[in-house]
Amino acid sequence: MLAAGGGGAGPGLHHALHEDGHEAQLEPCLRRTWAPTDMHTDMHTPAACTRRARTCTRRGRWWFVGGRALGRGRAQLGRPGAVRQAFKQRRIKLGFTRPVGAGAGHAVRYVFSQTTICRFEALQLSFKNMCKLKPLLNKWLEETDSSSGSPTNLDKIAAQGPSVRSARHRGGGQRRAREPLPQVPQALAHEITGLADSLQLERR
DNA sequence: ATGCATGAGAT
DNA sequence: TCTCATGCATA
Repeated sequence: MLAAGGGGAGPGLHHALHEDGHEAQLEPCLRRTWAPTDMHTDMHTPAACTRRARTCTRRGRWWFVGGRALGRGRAQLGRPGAVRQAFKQRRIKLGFTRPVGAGAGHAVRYVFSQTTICRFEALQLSFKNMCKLKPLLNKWLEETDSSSGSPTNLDKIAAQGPSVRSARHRGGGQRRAREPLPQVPQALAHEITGLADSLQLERR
């Protein structure tokens, strides 16, 4: 997968990958490591970026994501918002609320953390990152599809545990582990969902 | 929901 | 060394 403005290259044309595999150019100004307000400062010089690498990166994400700056890349992604919408609905339907399941619990957890899910749902990801996540979460959608998404299937997903990366993360870190989060039993989740449906309310 | 930290990969 | 994706901790 090719980066849209990734790498250490200076400003210039950046590319995005079509879903069918061929490249297309994005606007020259699309450099994710710049915040809009920095465009007229020295922020974009390598030295400045070194000093503020983290800030640049973080800010860049919001800028890129936030928006409109995504430009043609958004179109190439094929409306990530649609996937997000479907994903969110499914997650809620399955009883994985953000505050409770954090991590939506456990089904979603096998791919990404609550943080990542949250950012995905808020479309706060870079184009490249969105390219990567969208198919994965789409897959999750398929796997949890009501036709094939039996509890067995969900259990299987949950049983896979956290991603490799997150495991590595916890292993080497100096941070203390978090308290395990409470799970919503499948049966209860379904009951709640049923109630919500019968009341014609959206489950949250 | 978001600030900050960290490890991995790219350059 | 730089950039990025991602997770933990917490407001």
